[in-house]
Amino acid sequence: MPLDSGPLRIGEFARRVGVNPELLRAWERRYGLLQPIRSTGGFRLYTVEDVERVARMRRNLDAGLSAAEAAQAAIGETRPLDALRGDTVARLLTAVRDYNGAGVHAVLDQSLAAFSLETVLRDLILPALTRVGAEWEQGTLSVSQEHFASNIIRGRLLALARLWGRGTGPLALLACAPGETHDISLVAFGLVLRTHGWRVLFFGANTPIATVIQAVEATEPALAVVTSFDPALLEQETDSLGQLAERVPLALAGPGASDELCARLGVARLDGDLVAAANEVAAGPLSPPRPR
Amino acid sequence: MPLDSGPLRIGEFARRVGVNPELLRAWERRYGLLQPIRSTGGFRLYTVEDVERVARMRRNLDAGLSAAEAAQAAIGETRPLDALRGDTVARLLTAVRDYNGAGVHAVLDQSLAAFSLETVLRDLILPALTRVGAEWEQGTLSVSQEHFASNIIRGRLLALARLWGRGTGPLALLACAPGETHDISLVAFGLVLRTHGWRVLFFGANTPIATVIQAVEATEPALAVVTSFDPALLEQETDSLGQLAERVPLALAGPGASDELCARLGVARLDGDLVAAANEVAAGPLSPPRPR
Amino acid sequence: MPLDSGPLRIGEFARRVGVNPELLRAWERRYGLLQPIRSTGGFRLYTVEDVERVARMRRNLDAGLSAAEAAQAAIGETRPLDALRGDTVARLLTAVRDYNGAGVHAVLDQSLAAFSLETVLRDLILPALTRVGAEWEQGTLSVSQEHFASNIIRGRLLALARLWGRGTGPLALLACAPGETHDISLVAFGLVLRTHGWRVLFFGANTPIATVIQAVEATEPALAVVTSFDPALLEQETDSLGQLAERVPLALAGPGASDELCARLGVARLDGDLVAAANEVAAGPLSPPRPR
DNA sequence: ATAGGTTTTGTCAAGCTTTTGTACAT
DNA sequence: ATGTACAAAAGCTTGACAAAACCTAT
Repeated sequence: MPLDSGPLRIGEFARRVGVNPELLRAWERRYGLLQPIRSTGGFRLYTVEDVERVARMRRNLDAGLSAAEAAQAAIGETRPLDALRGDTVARLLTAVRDYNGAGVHAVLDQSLAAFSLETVLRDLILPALTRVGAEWEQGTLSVSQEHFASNIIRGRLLALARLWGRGTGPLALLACAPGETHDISLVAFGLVLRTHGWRVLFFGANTPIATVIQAVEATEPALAVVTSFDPALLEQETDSLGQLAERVPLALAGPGASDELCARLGVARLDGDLVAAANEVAAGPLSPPRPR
Repeated sequence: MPLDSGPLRIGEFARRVGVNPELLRAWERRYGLLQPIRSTGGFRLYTVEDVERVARMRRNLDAGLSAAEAAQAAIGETRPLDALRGDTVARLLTAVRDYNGAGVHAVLDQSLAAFSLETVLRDLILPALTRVGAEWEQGTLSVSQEHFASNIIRGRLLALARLWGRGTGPLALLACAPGETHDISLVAFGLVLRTHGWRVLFFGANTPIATVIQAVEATEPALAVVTSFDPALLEQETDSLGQLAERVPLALAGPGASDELCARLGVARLDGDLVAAANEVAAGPLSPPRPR
Repeated sequence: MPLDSGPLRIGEFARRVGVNPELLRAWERRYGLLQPIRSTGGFRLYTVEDVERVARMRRNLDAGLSAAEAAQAAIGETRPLDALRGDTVARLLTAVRDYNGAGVHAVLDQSLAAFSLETVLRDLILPALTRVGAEWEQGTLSVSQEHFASNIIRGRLLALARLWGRGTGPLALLACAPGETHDISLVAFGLVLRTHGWRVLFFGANTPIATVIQAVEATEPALAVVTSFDPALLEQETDSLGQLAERVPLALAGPGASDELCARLGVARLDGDLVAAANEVAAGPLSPPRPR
């Protein structure tokens, strides 16, 4: 029973996690296990995430780790250089499975420290999202875990996306088709485009094509991109997409964008790897797939 | 199950909810739990909704929440936890004083998550560096602490600077004057310029002007910037700076760049706030200060 | 369940590998079978790799080898790391020559993805820096190209250095001598030390010895390292280096650290290959060169 | 294997502050 | 009804302590 009732003070928190208050304070002081915010009077206020962190701490202790190491592992900070070793995607998924927010952030931090954004997007984040989706279909990952992962990753990417509309480069308009809610890979696409100096106007999930058309008329972008995972969502927008394509170079992306539809509309198609696609876009003009 | 008998006065209300009148008044006064209307004589008049609210309050208390939090939750308001409370610059300096690298990173993480890069540069990083410098002069911070801070911050900023040379925007060449080693504010300048879509070629500390000239000829930038904290370092380069200014729009920056020298060389001057300066640069062409 | 738990202390480690602690210590003392890093308090901290090494030792014993031979074989079986192909250095230099930041990052990304950090440092980054220096002396590379390369590489390495102050291992203080500005190989040294579980406090370029002494008193490190390319810079600090050596185990590094000076001061010397040097340091206590 | 010393870590206590239910005077 | 007072409960920090685990050396 989650019962996410607001912040807890140390007494009740200690009762719930089964660790006495003195020890909680010692763990905080010695290893920085928890960093609870304080009430105005100075009382510690714990959150639900802290409950899980303490649970991890206890599991680690049971596994025989010293308290210092157990805390380190519970916080989610392994040695930074481990980012270069082993299966990082798996580490990310493990953290997701444990609802270990700090762990997810740590994996992302370490990866971004070790590799360039493009590499992290291509080799970690996009594959991880794919696997999250696959595991969700298999039922080995719950919807709440999928949401948990999406929200953290989206937040990180959007933080990097600050001010991506500023500047003088060519402008790209990015939108998910109406009904489509998966916007993260579109953010990734925008970020790579940004590293090439493009400006980005991002509409995100579930955007009516009419809205995009309006924006096109107001901003005269060099490119508009509409993504969808589901072919049907694009199919039923054929008409409005056609109108859009009359006004701006258009590209469709995502598994829902079929070669057939793109050829019919006479627009480009960005396939599979959106990072590579962004680099292509930046390199030069796109052409629609050949009709067969 | 009491059916809704009209408004109740505090005595009967207290009896029904099982909380004594004094406590009800305290909860009202301290946490605003209830806001009963008053009779003409000033008596509190409670409604059925208030019964439920008190019931929620009691459930929350039983669940172990503090009275303050229990009331908050019963009312249904959730306060957002402010991400950056207190004096962030002070927190940063404290971490520096303790050689607490994780602490410095944590402050930077939180700030970058909550605010735009520009804001963090202008209101946290540059002021912090200034204060580090000031405290070093006063002797309240050692050089080793200054080095410690500089290296962490430089690392963070250079990490953000990945790929800032890519794209199609105008190119800026950034260098510290020969002998000058303070390169962090120059990195900050470059980062802001990058948010405007410029490309940046960064040479950092202690760069001979002659080789900047070489680079200018190889890359044809739209702007070159040379910074120095010490006027003498620029003064003794007057000749080579003159040659540089013949080949590229040049700006001098930092406390070492005097109006007088800039006027003499006929180059622009970027004063004080390098974040603002970068925004100006991005906005339009610069002109040298008026000679007096 | 592998549960990539962090470092284990001897008790839990012994339980897992099925060899009692006394015997583990004897194998370490007599045959150098394991070289666990130590906590600040001196406790042995074992890693997962050590588990495998002990397993090999036991297999060898079961096969009838003597303990000494079994240990020898267990140690020697570790596979050598693949070397980076020589032309990677050339690719890096080409990107530098073209001021192609994306190219430099791409080479680094690919190398870090394919090889261990240690290998990349030893076989790519340090050789590349050496060649950059050499070409600069020959005049085939300009100082601006050298600065360009240094700043990108420094940024990448400092990003990896994130959180290298965190943990339970012994602490190393790293500084360049006053006047010395080449800090990249010192960062590399710190990173390798970190892979062995050490904590690192990094002061970087041009650090007065007096403030290193202050920091030593504040943080009580297990080792301090001062580097210089120029013998004169160390020579003129003989006195303060002597004072430093009284307070902490000290090592001098870089081409400027002569055997003669180290012997005179009674401190260790880290020669040529800083990656190898870091591995030595991690393996055990250092001793000063013999005076001749 | 044992002896004698050190480090790590869970627990506790002293002295002080904040929070909160209750009581009392106006 | 209001405002103030007060004391018990719960929390905070600092410092200390002892058992368990670990160290070196014999």
